Amino acid sequence: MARAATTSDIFNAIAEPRRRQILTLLAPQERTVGDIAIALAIEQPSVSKHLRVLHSTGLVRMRCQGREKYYRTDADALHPLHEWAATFERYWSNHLHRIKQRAEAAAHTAKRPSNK
Amino acid sequence: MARAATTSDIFNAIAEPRRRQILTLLAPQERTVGDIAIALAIEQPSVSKHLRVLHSTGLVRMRCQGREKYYRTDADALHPLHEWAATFERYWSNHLHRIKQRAEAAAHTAKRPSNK
DNA sequence: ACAATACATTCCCATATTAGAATATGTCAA
DNA sequence: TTGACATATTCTAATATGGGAATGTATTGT
Repeated sequence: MARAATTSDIFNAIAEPRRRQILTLLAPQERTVGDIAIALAIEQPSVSKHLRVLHSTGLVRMRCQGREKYYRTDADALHPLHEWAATFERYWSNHLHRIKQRAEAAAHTAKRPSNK
Repeated sequence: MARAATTSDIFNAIAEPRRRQILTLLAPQERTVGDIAIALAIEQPSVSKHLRVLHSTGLVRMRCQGREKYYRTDADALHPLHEWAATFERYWSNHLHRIKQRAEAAAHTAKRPSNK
């Protein structure tokens, strides 16, 4: 069996550096395909192909206006990725995070002191 | 050109569902290869191959003990992924996150009131 | 209608992949 | 030493890929 299709899930979709660039570029504002190609110095057909993958996984949205198409990142679609990564936060060695974690645990305990 | 090598970066490494499973399994505790194979119902050679990718990207660490090898997730290696995903937090539509964001911005402003 | 513009798609190709089977390597135990 | 056990590697086959070039399609302007 080969690798899973990029269109199957966001983890595969963001495995490609170009696509991560595109997502970053399209997060704050929508852009046309041509704009993206110029901004990232990628051939237009290549941009279209990456956008296809991103669109099929719901990572970008598209709006037609005449012969131009405006794409924009749908950041909500990255939520699952963020959550998956967050499940490992508790195992980070970084002290600040461990402190934050303890503080949150303490706050949680304080809220239900008799919950043995 | 084909897709980038899985060994090149963590984004490619975690694109494979099996490897995400392994990372999740090995986050709280180390396990031997055989344990992993049984726990996830994967053939042993397959586990070894996935571990090779994970190890080469620094996502797991290995400890030899006799003929057994204990692997464990190195959660710190997932930090870059978490950070990348976090850059999109400000674009989430979720209200709770937006509120938190505004609160943090306000706190930041309060700390330096004259910093025009 | 026709040319120009903006995107999308198709074809080809070199390459990286995953699973499975078989095999190799290394370590322990009798 | 020899066999059993734990893991790693090699080989094969099927498949998905991304870039480049060429082409298709839709929309605009004259």
